Amino acid sequence: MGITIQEASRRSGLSAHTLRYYERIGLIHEVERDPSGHRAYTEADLAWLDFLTRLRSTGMPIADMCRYAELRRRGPETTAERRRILEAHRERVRTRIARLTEDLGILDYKIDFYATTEAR
Amino acid sequence: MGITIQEASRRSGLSAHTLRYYERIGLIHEVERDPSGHRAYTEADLAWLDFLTRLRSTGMPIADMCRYAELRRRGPETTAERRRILEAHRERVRTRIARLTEDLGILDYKIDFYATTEAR
DNA sequence: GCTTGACTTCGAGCGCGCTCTAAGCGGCAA
DNA sequence: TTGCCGCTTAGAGCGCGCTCGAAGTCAAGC
Repeated sequence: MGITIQEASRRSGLSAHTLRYYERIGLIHEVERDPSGHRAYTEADLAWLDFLTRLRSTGMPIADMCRYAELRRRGPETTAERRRILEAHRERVRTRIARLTEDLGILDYKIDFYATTEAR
Repeated sequence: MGITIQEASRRSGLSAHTLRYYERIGLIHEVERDPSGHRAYTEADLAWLDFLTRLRSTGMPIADMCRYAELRRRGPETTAERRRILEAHRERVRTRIARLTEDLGILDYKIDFYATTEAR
């Protein structure tokens, strides 16, 4: 028996609404149904959802994720392109981390300044 | 003589529209005007805008930035509270970087996997 | 004097990523 | 049987952060 949408929601951290939305826009294939028409997720679905949430949390736009998902559905002959997409994305994430780290330094500086100002 | 909005835009990386918007919502005080009513920014304004863009790029919501800006206008007796806001924000940024770094590892793993799959 | 162009205000509009609603169905417990 | 709950669909609505548009003013150049 499959995993209910509530359980999938709990384990993925995505709301049931969002899970249906992701399916509607093709981020995830059409999920299996139980006899009464309710969605029945598999462990593989959850693994894919987990990967999707990582792409999202690293700032990949939904449209790009859709493109990636579409390539994945097309099968193994698209692995090179998928790899290129991930490589480009990785580069953006690295840039992002670098920028955040720099800004963190500014925050440290500012906080120190306040601390010493207060101490005076 | 002051800095025009176009020049402020170029130097801050924010559009002229966004500069006016930031002023409208109180992120920046009412900017000085030249005799014909055009905005004339100062170097201090630009420094503040630069700090604002760092708060934004590190993910602080506009509403929180407004609160911070308001405290700043209220003067030196609000430094302790401003420091606390920045400290809390710094913590979120650190968490953010940690999460991004973790996700970067997943990307590396996935890319390696594609690379070895293609090589076979 | 007239055009041009950059500025002004302020409200409307937009793109993204959800998030919710309305209306309906299926299954179970009392 | 009735009530209830959670699921279903498709489309509408929302919050955020801009972004744009319309209508008007002003200064400079021809």
